[in-house]
Amino acid sequence: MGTAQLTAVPEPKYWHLRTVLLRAIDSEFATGEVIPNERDLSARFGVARATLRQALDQLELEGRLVRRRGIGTLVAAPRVGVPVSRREEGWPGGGPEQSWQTVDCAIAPATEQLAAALNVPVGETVYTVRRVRLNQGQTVATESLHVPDSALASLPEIRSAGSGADEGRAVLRRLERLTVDGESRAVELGVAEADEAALLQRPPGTPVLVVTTQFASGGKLAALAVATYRADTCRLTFGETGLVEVTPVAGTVRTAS
Amino acid sequence: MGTAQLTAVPEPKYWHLRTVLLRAIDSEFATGEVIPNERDLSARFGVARATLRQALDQLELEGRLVRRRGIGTLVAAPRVGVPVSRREEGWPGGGPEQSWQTVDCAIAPATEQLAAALNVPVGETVYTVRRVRLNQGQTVATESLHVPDSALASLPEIRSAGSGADEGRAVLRRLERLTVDGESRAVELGVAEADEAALLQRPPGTPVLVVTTQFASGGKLAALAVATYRADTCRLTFGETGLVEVTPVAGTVRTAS
DNA sequence: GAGTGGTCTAGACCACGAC
DNA sequence: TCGTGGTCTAGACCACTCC
Repeated sequence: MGTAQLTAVPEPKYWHLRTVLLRAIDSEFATGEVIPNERDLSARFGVARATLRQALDQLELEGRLVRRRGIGTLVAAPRVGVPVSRREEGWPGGGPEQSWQTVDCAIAPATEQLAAALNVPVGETVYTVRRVRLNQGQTVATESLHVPDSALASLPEIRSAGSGADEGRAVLRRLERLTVDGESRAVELGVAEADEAALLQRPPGTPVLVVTTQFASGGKLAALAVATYRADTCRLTFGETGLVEVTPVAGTVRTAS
Repeated sequence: MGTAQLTAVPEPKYWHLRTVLLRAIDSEFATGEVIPNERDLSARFGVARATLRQALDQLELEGRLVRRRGIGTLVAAPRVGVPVSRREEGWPGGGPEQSWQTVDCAIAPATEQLAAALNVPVGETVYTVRRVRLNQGQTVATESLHVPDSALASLPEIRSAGSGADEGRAVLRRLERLTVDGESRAVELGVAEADEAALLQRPPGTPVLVVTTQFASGGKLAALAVATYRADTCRLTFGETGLVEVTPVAGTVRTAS
């Protein structure tokens, strides 16, 4: 990484710095490598540390850098593609690989907000199963699956051991029996609250991709899943089966032009 | 908005501030209303302006605030749901409403990156149509649609007026004749580069949701679309038809628990 | 203890919009 | 001209990791 001075340009310094640093990490550093520390870099480029950090913030948001307190700033690995489209990926008992892991389960009457979202009366019993999604040993997402009691009514009861995670697994086993007619999803940007952040092993405020899924069964809403994926490491894929299987396009095409 | 002092807590000041401000804008301000300016707020809470700005940055990332230079900071409208799932939404000539608008078109031999992404030889002619997507009068996305010449070979030629936008429309009209077998999508977080930012009427570095779509026809890749949606104002929806149509869930369910 | 990123301060000046 | 948010500075101290 050179000692280039910043030229006078109309664009903000931090944005120009970002461009220079991006070029440097693309050409001079390998994945996982530690780049020079913030005090060094700010001195080299002749800017305040805060300004340099603004540039690093951008690159971290783009998933190109990872900062670890006490360690340094590393070049991030390319984002991993996480399938979220096919029914098997979200619905219990579907996929061959065990990507979801149950954490716990809460049973509570529906609040006003939750009742409206689930289309059930306020106060109806709702099971909320908390799960985390693992991908190559990494926690990439956490999810709250809300299931109203009425959706489970027609299904045989399954005795649980009573513990939170066991209770959750019992709910999921009952759901496996349910026929899902279809699902509807939405994706938006959010930030991780304290509890989610802890599960994702990230600080609060970490940007996440919030995936809201409505599962329908028998013409009515059977469950609502709100999943938060780490935006820094994940690329959500919505693949259809039976198509050309092209190598997943990295973000490279965007910057090519 | 009160004059509450910050209590001593283990969490960072800016994060606590965010929580306090979020509660305030939820309860005391209407959509589009201007909240007190940054110098006022920082004085009220007894923090430096930079710290207050860190809290506002978070809320802006969550789409709860909009900051306008020279004007002030406004409470943002709820995100609009933008359908991206159904084929009709992305493919030319599909949808009833004219949500896409052609900007221009470039014709150039495929670079190494683009050739790899399109699965064609390096140097093959590729049409790149630039479009913007309007939603309720607002530009919500910009897209580069890359079409290799070979995908158009079997289609009748359509004479264009030669201008950039006209040339682009001619390419799109030819594509309308093409049967699309299916599509495969990926969504990830990115930031707007200078040209995209200009089309989206936002400063460079604005967070965007990057939607990469591969269109297949006749068992091979026919086109590649890279669209960037404003992350602050958009919620991408991937709906299936013929399902229960529930009111779109706002982000409220996340914060309810 | 030394080195790293994370947080916070108290200022300054600039670019933009409204008047 | 004035008030707004946007950028930038030069420091300080803290929390964490490693040796």
